[in-house]
Amino acid sequence: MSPMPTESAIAEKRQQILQGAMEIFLHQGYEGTSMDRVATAAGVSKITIYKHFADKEGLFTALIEKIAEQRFNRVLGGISLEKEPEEVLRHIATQILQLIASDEQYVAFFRLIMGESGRFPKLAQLFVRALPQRAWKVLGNYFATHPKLDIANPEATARIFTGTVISYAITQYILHGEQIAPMPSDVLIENLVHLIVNQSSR
Amino acid sequence: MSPMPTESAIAEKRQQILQGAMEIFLHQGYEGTSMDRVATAAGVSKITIYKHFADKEGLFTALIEKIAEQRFNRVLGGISLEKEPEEVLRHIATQILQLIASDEQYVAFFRLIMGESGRFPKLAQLFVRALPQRAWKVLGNYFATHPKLDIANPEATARIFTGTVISYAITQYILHGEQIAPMPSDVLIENLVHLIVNQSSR
DNA sequence: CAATAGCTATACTATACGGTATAGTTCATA
DNA sequence: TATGAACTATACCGTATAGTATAGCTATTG
Repeated sequence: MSPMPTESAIAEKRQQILQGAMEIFLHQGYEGTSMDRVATAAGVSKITIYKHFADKEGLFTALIEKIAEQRFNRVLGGISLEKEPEEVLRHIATQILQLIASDEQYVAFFRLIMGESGRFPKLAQLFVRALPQRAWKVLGNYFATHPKLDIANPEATARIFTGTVISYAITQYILHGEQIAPMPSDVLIENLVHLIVNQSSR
Repeated sequence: MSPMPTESAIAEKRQQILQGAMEIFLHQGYEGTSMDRVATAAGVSKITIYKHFADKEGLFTALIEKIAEQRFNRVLGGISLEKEPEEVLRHIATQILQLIASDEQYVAFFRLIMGESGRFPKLAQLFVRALPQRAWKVLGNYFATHPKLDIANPEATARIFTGTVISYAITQYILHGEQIAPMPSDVLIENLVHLIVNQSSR
């Protein structure tokens, strides 16, 4: 009968294609990526790509979905909220910035999502749900419930915290502002944490 | 002798080309833009573009330089720092967000700069100098010198303020987060301003 | 071993690209 | 009025693109 290859074998080919696609799309953008280069990078025949994905757009969409899912787990995955608020917040901010600064693919992914957000609004929203929105929820809940904190508006404060950190990463690492507008990350973090923890209760 | 066209006539053609280039580059990206479409949009023969600009990259560079220069003057141009700090800061934040929310070209420009910052790092830095860096200086100076404010680190606080505002604009308008993660801008601004103005002096 | 799903290699189609060449047009100036 | 710089329209070159067609290879399964 049908010599069915194991399902996992099919899934592996799919992952292999996505791995090759990532190398090219991340650094060349959507329009700058050719399916031939993806095929070569993946070590796969071009026609095999079209067996697994409908077209270039389908491959791109699947790639972004995969990255958005897997990348987030590293950011808030192993965060502990046990210690003093000051230390918890400092640790989260430091963690995020170190992750971005040390991972060129992370930076490339941000560039891609922002640059293509006009033509792929759905993917941009997928990204918002996968990363910032989850961070806002975790932080907002932390701000709202921690007994030592007296935060007027936890949700807004969560946006201020993450917004400050992400904007710093954008100007310094994505837009290459490190050399022309330097500012040590720990100085920024220290001031941000102090501002939130010592918030006067109106 | 030489029937020299007025210099302004040459400059006008140049502006006409840049105007056409803007329509296409802003919405199609660098790789997605063809010189034929630019020529059509500008109402100009393709060869005329190559008389004014060396190549596609030269045209793109000139376009970004022009936009970076002219766009900034609107943001901090007519800001008055006379009233109470609370009102000044609220006004600045509101102004920035309204400008971005109401101007689709502004959003497209952000997308373009971010998306191409990997391949055009110089242009990204030009943008950093033209916009965020100027804002940091103006705000940092304001925080440092205003008698009613007691800000521990004016530069870091300036980054917190602008970072919060810009990140909000990015998630809401650039990444289409408005529908999926709503938050009224004035709620965020009110909390941000309160946090900075009522900063406890350690 | 024989059947077959999934693969590779290669060539192909139709279109589009960046950039140039050519020939002719417009129009202010001397 | 004649000169010449700057323009337009159009065709062209070489290359690259998304996607398909064809023919043959590989390895699992009954």
